[in-house]
Amino acid sequence: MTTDSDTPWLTDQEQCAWRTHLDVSRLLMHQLERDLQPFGLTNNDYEILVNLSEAEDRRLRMSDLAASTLQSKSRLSHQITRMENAGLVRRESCESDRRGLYAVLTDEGWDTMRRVAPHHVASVRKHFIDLFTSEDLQALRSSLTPVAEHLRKERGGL
Amino acid sequence: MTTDSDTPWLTDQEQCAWRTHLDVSRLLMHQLERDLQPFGLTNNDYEILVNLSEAEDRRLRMSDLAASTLQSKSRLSHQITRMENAGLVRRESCESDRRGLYAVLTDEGWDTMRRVAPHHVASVRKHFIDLFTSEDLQALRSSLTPVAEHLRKERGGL
DNA sequence: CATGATTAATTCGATATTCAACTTTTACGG
DNA sequence: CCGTAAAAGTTGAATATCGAATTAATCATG
Repeated sequence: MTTDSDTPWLTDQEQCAWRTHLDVSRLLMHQLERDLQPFGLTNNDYEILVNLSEAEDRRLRMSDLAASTLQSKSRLSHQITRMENAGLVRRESCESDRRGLYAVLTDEGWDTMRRVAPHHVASVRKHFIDLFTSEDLQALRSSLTPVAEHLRKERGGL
Repeated sequence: MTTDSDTPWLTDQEQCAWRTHLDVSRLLMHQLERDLQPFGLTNNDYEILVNLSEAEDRRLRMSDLAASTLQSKSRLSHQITRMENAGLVRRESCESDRRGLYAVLTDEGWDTMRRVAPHHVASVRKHFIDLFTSEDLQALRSSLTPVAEHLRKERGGL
């Protein structure tokens, strides 16, 4: 059994680190979202654009895109439908596996990406990257990497 | 004007730190959510419970609760309605300011909190805190704190 | 002490997310 | 090969979120 006195409560230090991490994540997402708003994009839209624009032939299978953006298949499907209606991507069927579909970046999607990316990078710098010394950023990266790995293992199949 | 070559793109190091931070935030929230599921609570529910249970008389004004959980008033209002239906909190009117309402933890809410908290702390430890050395955690806290401050200023009034 | 501006909170409609059910195609085991 | 299981993706209904409009009470000041 787990009694109260057994529980290894967080120390003040730990509590503070934890809450700060939470606050930063949330506030940062809100801020980035606000900075993208003038371009008519959400964070989710933008992330899809990034993934597709970095991919071979600017296209990815729905499943792969879902995996790399850490979304459910259902959510991605709706998301792509919206972006398709907005003219940013289109679906293309896959020859080698007739169950499959590609999400493909349209020319308009590509142009949007090239136009918005500099502003988004500026936003990420202003509200995150440039607020660290390069040593601190390096330390952040190296201490966070094992956490990411742990969490990826933990979830296994979505 | 902002041409492409002007843009201070992220270096590989920066890119990696940034994406790792993003992944950790998202994966961690999903994981905590999963760990709370057996108790019938969401992360949002739990955070409300924490805030109320730490507050004077286990009650907070709606506005204060919205501010401390970084939610919009609208969202909080819905959230509290749901938790009220679940019997975890109740609304009480405020004598000193008849516009205002308190969200108050019910006995059931308090019991739920005491029962769930040990498991949640364990989850936070397992998937986050205990994956750092105490020096790394300290470094994390101290480098993230200014970022949180910056972001809080930036948003000003929700 | 009236009235115009603020503040507290909710409501409503539009949009987004989740979860389970479903369709189609491919993979596997005997 | 046949049948069943697994995988890719979509759909629809239920739920959650967002932002603007709304209501009601307080503040501020001329």
